[in-house]
Amino acid sequence: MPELPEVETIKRDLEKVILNKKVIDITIYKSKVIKEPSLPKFKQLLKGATCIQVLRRGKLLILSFRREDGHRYYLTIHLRMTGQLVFGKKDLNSRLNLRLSDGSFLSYNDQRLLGELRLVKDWQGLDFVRHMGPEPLNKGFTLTEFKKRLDRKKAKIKSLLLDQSFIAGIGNIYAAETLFLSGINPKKAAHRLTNIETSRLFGNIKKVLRQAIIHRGTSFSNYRDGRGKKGSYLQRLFVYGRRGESCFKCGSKIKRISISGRGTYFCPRCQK
DNA sequence: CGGGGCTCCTGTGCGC
DNA sequence: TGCGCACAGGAGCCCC
Repeated sequence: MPELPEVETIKRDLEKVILNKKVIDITIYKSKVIKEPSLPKFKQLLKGATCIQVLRRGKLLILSFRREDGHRYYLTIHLRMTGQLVFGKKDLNSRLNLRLSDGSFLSYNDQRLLGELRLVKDWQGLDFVRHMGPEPLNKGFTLTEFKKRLDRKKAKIKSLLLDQSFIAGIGNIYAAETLFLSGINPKKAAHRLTNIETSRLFGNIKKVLRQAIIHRGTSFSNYRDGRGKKGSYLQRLFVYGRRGESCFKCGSKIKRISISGRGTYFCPRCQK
């Protein structure tokens, strides 16, 4: 479900409302979502801890907690396809509820139960994080570096954009949109991209992600922000989910093919 | 190295 | 109406 813009929106929403609040009580309805540590340990470590920071790396959301004994723990949340993290009232559909010191609740919802929560001392040491590629909106993500890494890859460009170890935070929607805006066929081998295509793609990745953050993300089905509301970038999609409909630029029919097992939408005329 | 298929889950929408 | 199938913002694994 959520890609970088959606997770960033949730991060910004939450840091306005949960900082300096203490976890009073934890109710777990589906223990499956907690990957580590064990249930009792998870509750014991989190209870009484104060949230002091909200972070994001790629699609991973990280809540930093300080315990009364001074120890720092990080609650990492990967929402996968249908995870939601909503602040407010108690949510009866949730998989986990945190009751906070002001009487409010932070609810983790997840229809498909594919999400993963961890409470760890070192979130940067998690394998998934250690192998993660650059943050596309950081200064360190440069065209030179991007091109150099693309040139080494023979994989289809669409597969590569979805590969979190190549670049962090892009998912199925924004991969489709950035390729459309750059006029690149999703099946094209990465190392065959021309200099022009590479620089267009580089620019569009930044542009699309920034715009999507401004519009608070894309709610195609399940995604909700930190307040439980939908994002509005859906209205700005050019190709994702538009199979059989007309291309907004040339009028051709949008096609859907499968790449890396994921639905891939593109305009056969605009993306050669 | 790259890619296809399958898995973890629940839910929705479609064609017959 | 009911059933079966395809598909869904993700990602790890095995196998070729």
